[in-house]
Parts: sequence; C-alpha cells; structure tokens
Amino acid sequence: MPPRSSKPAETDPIYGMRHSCAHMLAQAVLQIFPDAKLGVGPVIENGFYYDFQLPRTLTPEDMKDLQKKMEHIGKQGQTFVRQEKTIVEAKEFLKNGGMGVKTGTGSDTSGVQPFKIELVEDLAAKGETGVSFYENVDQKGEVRFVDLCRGNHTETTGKVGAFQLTSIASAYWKGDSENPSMQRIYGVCFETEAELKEYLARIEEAKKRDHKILGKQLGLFAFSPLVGAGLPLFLPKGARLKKLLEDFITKEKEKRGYSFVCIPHIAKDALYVTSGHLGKYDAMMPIMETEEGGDALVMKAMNCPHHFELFKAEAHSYRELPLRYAENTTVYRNEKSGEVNGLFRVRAVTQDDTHHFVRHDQIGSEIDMILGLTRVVYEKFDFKNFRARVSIRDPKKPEKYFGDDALWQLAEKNLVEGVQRWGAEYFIGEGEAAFYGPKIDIMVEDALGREWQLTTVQLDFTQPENFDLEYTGEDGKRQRPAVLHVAIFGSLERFMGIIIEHFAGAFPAWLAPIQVRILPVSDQFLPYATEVFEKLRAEGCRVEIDTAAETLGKKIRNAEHTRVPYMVVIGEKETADKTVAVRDYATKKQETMELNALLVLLRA
RNA sequence: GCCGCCCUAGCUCAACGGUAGAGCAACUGUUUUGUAAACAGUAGGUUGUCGGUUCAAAUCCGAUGGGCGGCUCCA
Repeated sequence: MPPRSSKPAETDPIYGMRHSCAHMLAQAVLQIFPDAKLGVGPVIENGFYYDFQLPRTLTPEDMKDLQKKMEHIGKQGQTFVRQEKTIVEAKEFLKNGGMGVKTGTGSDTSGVQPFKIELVEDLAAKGETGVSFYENVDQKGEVRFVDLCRGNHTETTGKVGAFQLTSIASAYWKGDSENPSMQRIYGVCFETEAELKEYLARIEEAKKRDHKILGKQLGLFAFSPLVGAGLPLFLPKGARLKKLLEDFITKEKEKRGYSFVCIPHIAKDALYVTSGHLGKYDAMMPIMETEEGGDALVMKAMNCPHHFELFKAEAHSYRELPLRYAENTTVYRNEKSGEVNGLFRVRAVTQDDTHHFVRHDQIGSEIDMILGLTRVVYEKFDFKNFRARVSIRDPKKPEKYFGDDALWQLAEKNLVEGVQRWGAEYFIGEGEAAFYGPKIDIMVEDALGREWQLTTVQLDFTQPENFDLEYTGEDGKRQRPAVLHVAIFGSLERFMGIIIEHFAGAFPAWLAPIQVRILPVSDQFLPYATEVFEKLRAEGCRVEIDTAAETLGKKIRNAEHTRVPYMVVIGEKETADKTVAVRDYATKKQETMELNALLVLLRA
C-alpha cells in the first residue's frame, strides 16, 4: 500500500518522539535478548522501525512483552544525553558491549555490534571524524542504553507521545539480499492518544475494505492455484465492472478523437530487439515454444511496438496528427512471486493504453488534452485530491537512458510546462524516468487518504527513431513524430482494486455491476415484480430479482450484503398502484415512485 | 526471488498426536412473509499437494503449490 510519502522533517517534534521510540524499542529488545545485534532504527511515516539480528524468531507474544517494556521505560523517564566520540573511540565502544542494558543487578552487555561498527566505518569513509551517541540515563544516573545516533530526541522517554508496536517483518541489512536477513519491528507513534487511535481505526477500516476480501464477498473475482498466482479470474459481476470501466474510458477517449485498434498478444522476439526491450527486460517476457528453425515468439509485455508497426502500415500526413492509437488490452509480465498481490499487482495486466503520435509542435497541446481528460476521469470516481510527479533522468547515470541529450532536455521541459499549465500540485522525481523518455505520473488520494499512482504519460523521442516512424510534413519532407505513451487507469485490475477499496464495495449506480435488486414481499407479487424486472432490463438496467421463499427482512439483509445501490420492494401497495418502493443503499431511506422516476435515478 | 507467518466443507472458524465439528451458504419440505436472519431436515472433507516420523498425523518433520506481512524490483 503506497502511503503518501511524508516522512516528518528532523526538526519536527514528532520526529524526536518517533526516534526516541525506536531507541526504547531497542532497549526493550536488549532486555529480552542481551545478545541481539542492532541494525538501524529510523523514523518513517506514522512511526518508526528497528532492525535486529536475534537468536530466534519473534512471536506475537514477544510484541506484547516489548510493548509493555517500552511503556515501562517511558514511565522511568530516562533522559536522552548526547555524547560525542571519535571514530576510534566509537568502534572500541561498540566492540565491547557498550550499548548494553544495565538491569541494575549486574553488567549485562549486548556484546560486539558488527552492524553498528559497519555504520561507523561508512561514516568514517564519508570523511566524518567523530560520531554522536545518545545515552538513556535513568533517574538514579545509571546508563540503561546507548545508541549510535545523529539525534533529535525527546528530552526523556516519558515524552514520546502515544505509540504502538504494529508488526514484525524481515528485511535485509542495508536492503541488499546478499546481506544477512534481520527481523524488523514496526511501530507507530503520534503526539496524542487520540491521533494514535484514529490512525489505528483507519488501518482497521482499510482492512475491512480490503479488495481481496470484498472481491470474494461480492462475487467479483477469484484466484486458482492451478491457474496460477497473479492471474485473477473474473466472475460475472467482476467482469461486468471491468467492462463498465473499459466502456467508460473508451467513450471518453472517442469523444476526444482517439482511434481504437486491435493487436495480437504475441509477437516475434525480433520486435522487442528493435524496441530495445528484450535485452533489458527479457526476464519479464516468457518465451513460447518454437518450432525447429521457426521464429521465437514472446508474450507481449507492452503494446508500443505493435502500435508502432500499425502506424508504419500506412503512410501518414502531418494533417493526420495527432494520431492516437488506443486499446484496452492485456500484457503479460512475469512479476516475481513475492510481488503479486490481489488485483494490485498481477501477471496479466489489462491496460487502457494509448500511443499518441504527434508533431513536435503538438506536444504541449496534446499533454494539455491528456491532463484535461485525467481530471474528468478522477472526478467521475470521486477522487478529490491528486498531484503529479515529473520523472526525469538521473543525471549521474546517463548510460541508463537511450537517445540524445538535446531531445531529453526538450522532453523534460515539455512535461514540466505541461503540469504547470495543468495547475495541480507537482514535484520532480529525479532518476525515475523510463529508459526511453521522461514521464508524468499522477497520484490520487482515495477515500481513506491513501495515495495511489494511476495515470502515466511518457514522452518518447527514442522509440520513433528505433522504429523509423515518419510522416510527411507540410514541406513534403519526411518528419519524425514524437510518441506519448499514456494509460489513464494504468492497470485496469489495479484500478479495480483501488476503487473497490475507495468505495468500500458500494459502487455508485453508474458503476455497480448490479444496480437494482427487486424484492417481492411474497410470491403473490411475483407477476408484477417480474413485469418491473423485465421492463428495467429492457431499458438496459443491470437488475436482478430475489425470488427466494424468504421473509422480506431476510431479502433486505441479503441485498444489503451485496451493496446494491437500489432495492425495489414490491408488495400489495405497489402492485395496486403500479409503483415501486425504492430503498437507497447509501441513505437507507425509502421512497415510492413511478418506474420512470427510478429510470431517471439510474441514469443520473 | 529472499526472510517470516498462514492454509481444515462454497464462506467464517473449531478440534492442536487417539472416531474431523459448528454457524452461514446450498438442497428438500413446511411457512406467504412489509424493511438487516421463519422453522425442520438433507447433503457437503483423502484437513492445499507429495513424502517422512509414529501403534496412531489435521496436529510433529521435510519438500512443493497458494496466500499474507516485509525486503528487493517495477519498462
């Protein structure tokens, strides 16, 4: 779950609180495991973590115990005292159990701290001559714990606000899988108990909205071990939801002059040699069985090369541009097993992909059109806050990128100016560019305040060269177009996962797989209920009827669980008056109306 | 891919070395129901899979598939 990346500044008081919590956690861990080897314990968004190498795996009981010990350390009100040491002193200190916890009865030590020594050596290599430590001194003046630390702490352990250990995970030392694996303990920390409670409630709410659970409850999709990980199977309601999304975006694009095309899902590997993808990303492109002497075929992991070949199939005039080849189509990527996650990360990714072939003088206006479209789309889904990241080259690693420098500079300038005209908040992501060009990614905030990357707009001067794309200019000469790779939803699967959680499964009527459920009070009223059902269906409404021999109360309960936007109750009164009693899921209010009035509601 | 945890009926869970069980859902019958659960019955499992330990394995061990939390990666 990508949270809005807003790690607090070091000068922020909450930074000191979270950092102090990390030290208290380390002290608590050393009380249980005197031989623990300590890694790093930084401040993160919402809290802190600390990495340890321990003699055994931590259990949930350990977490409770550690939480209690931390609370006890808090009550002791230990003072944080800064100490400066030279590199040599620091290493000596860390070799001799200097960090150890004094229990008051003896001189327990934490032994040698190899990871901390490595950190000191890294600092020395950077030219530091000294490092700082923070001691925890209790009220009797005893040093209970010492940690290598750059600082910013609370005055005492009693002033760290409200904290809660949340989870245990594993992480590699310095994030490198060649390095030893450590156990990471996560915690959250806020200034007040109320903020902590609110945060934990939000996490609880997010769990309830988990699209994997809702997807099962609402009958949207399923996974099969036999089909494979990361390969969702869409049930009728999920398939309908997916189609509604595709139809919506297709219609919006057609209104803006996009041309829809259609390509096969496999291609010769030579296609990806030309595009430059094969050498760089072939691990992601499963190669199919080939016949003797035949061509090697690969599943497509992106659509651009196919669309480029489509562009080349015809001669193009400058008058035709911008030409926008759009398609909702699936690409196949061999994501690592540990990466697949519900609909958020799948191996068969349906994209609402578009390749815009534009003249260089049209880049700005095309970006304006695309960003304008994104705004319409986000508003339709009730996403209120969004911001853009402009991803440019890492200036230190020019070899990572194809294409000449002048074109890159032009491309980066075009994108920055585009988001400036768009007017929403934006920031620059250095080193985040694709190998063929810079891009704009747009992040939206959902109903729970979580941020998700959706739309991507990638400007590309490189691939048109590789594929020798051209059009005839006004002057009759051959010109090279630029290409914009754009997906508004990005991955349809991922977008479905996001909106399932955003709406908590209660979709607006225009998007709901089933819009209306008809509930006859008893089967006496089936004839009129069936008449209403058939009329609504004939009008194109997505409607179902509950003919079960159950009480109305039970039918309403069942309908509530499906989160259908409207229930229509039909009994004696409605049959006599030829009306429908419409119960609104969102308001739980009921209103009796003519059938036509219901149709108006559904088309709103 | 790596580290850790998890996998029992369609779903949610129990049993935790000694005969696999409940609720919901499904099905059958009775009830004909007016705003969040009518009543009774029936059926449903080689405990993800394979192998091992044991007189005996859902339970212990190993492998494998899938899931979850992280790490790493993300054209």
